[in-house]
Amino acid sequence: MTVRTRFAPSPTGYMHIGNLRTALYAYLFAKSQNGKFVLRIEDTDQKRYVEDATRVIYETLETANIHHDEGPDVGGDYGPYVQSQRKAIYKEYALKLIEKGAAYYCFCAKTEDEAPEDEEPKENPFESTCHCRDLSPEEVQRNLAEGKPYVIRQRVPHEGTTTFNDMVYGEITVENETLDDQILLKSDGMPTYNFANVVDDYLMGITHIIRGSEYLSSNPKYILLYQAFGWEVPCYIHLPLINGKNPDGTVSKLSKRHGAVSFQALVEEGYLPEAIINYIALLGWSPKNEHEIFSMDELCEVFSVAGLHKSPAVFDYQKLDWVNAQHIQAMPFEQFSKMAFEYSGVKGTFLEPKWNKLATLLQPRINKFSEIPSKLQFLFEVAPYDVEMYINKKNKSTLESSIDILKTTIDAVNRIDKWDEETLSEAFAKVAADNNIKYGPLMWPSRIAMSGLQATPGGSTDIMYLIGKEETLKRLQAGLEFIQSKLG
RNA sequence: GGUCUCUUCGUCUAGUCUGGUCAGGACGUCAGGUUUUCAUCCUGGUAACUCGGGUUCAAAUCCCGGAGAGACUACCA
Repeated sequence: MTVRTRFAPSPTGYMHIGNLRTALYAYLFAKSQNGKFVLRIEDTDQKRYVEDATRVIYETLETANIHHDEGPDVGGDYGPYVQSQRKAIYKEYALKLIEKGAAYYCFCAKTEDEAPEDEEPKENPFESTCHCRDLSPEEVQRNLAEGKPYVIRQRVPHEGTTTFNDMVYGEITVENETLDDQILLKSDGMPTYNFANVVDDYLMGITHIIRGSEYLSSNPKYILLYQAFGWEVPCYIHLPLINGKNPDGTVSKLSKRHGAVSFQALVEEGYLPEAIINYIALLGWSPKNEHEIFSMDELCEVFSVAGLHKSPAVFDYQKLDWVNAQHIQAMPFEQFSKMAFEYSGVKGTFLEPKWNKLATLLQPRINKFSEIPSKLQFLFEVAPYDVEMYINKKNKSTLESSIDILKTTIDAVNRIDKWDEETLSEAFAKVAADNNIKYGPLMWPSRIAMSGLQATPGGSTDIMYLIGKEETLKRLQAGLEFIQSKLG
C-alpha cells in the first residue's frame, strides 16, 4: 500500500515554525517511503478567514522546498482539497453517524467562550452534556421542523476504554467517560476540525497521520469516530512540541515573544530557507549519528520515524545562527554575493565597485544576512570610540606606541601609489621588517583608527583598500590626533 | 480540577528495546594555537542521566512509587 501523508494547515496568514516542521516531517516520511504528500487547507473557521492566507502557505512550502503531490493548486484524485468546498460531504457523514446512533442533534444555545482564564474547574464533564443527547426522535423532528438552529455532537459512550497506538508515543488508553461529546458540525453547517480531519483523512486515503502532540489527548475521540463509521484506523505519528525559552528560564510553547517564529519572519531576518529546514528537522528528530548539516535531499534519504523524540524541544536561536552560517559558507560565492548585496545597502555608494572584495570578506563572517549593514557601517563613517581600544595586550599596544606606529603607517601610506590589496600587503610587510616590528602589532593601531572597532570584516589593509588612499590618510590622521588629545 | 504525555550537560541530542567503555557528539561558553586584530579554522577544557526505593555481581537502561513540566479540556485548529 502506498504511504500517503498530509499537511493540513489552517490559513492564518503566516506559517508558524512548528507547523512547518510538521509539514517537513510529513513530507520526509512520505518521500522516505516513496509515498505521496498531500496538502489540504483547513478553513472551516469562517470567522478566522484571512485574505491571501492560502497564498502564504503555497509560497512557504515552495521556498522551503517542500513539494506536495496533491493539493488545491496542483489537483489530485481526492479533491477538493479545501475543506470549505467539502461542506456537503461533512453533513452527509454527520447524518450517517446520527443514523448509527453515534451522534445526535443538539439544539442548545451557543456557550459563549468568554473568560476562559477564570473558568470554574469543570466538575463532571457530563454535567455539561446537555439533555439533547436523550431527545426523542419526535422532539428532534419537531425542533428541526421549527427550523431551530442546531449542532451535531458526537455521542461518546459513557463506559469502556479506547486504545490506540502511536508510532512515537506507543499505546495509549483512556476511559471513555473522560471524553466529552464534542461538536462535529457547527450551526453554520461547517464541520469542526475534530470531525473534518477524520472524514477527510479517511476519504483522502491518508495512511499515516502526522501532527503535533497537542492532538494526542483528543485522539481517542477520533478513534471512536473511525470505529463508529467502521473504518480502518490509520497509523499515528504524533510529534513533540517546540518550546521557546522565557526570560525567567521557564519554557512554554514557542510564540512571538520568544523572537521570530514564522518562517517568513525568519527568512526576512536573513536565514536561508534550507538552513531553517535543516535546523527544525533536528528539533525533535535525530539521524542517530553525528551529522548535523543536511540538504533537503539528504534529509529525505536519512529520515526515519525511529529518530523521532518524545519530549519537547526548545528552539535555540544561537544554534540556528550556527546552522545558517554553515549553509552560508557552503554557498557558491556568486550566489552568496548576489544575495548579500541585496541586504548590504551598498548599492549606489562608493563601495559598489568593490563589492566582490567585500563579499569575500563577509561570507565567512556572518551568521545571517541581516547582520551585513551593521558590519559595514564603519566603512561609511567611523563612529565615536573609546581611546582604550588602542591598548591591546596581545599586540603589546599602548597609547604611546600607537602614536609612533600610526606616524610610521601614515608615512608608509603616503609612499604607496598603486592602491590594491597586494601592494598594500607587501608594503606593510616591508614596513614591518624595516622597523623590526611584527605585522600584527604594526597593523593594530591603524585598524582602530580606520574603523573604531576591534572586529571588522577583513584586516587593516583590506579596509585601506576599500576606503581608498585619501580616506585612509584622513582616518589615520584623525586617530593620531585623537590619541594625542587624550594624552594631553 | 480532570485526562493524556514528557523528564540525559544551559540548549539540541546519542546511548534505553537486546542492563556491563571515565555517559558520546553538536551549539554556547572558557583557554591555547594559526591568521595583519575579530571572525573562520585547529586543539583542549567546561557541564547531564528529576528524586526515592527495588531487582541484579552490575541500572541512564528493567520494576514500583514520588516530584516537576507541558498539552488538551472552544460552534479554534
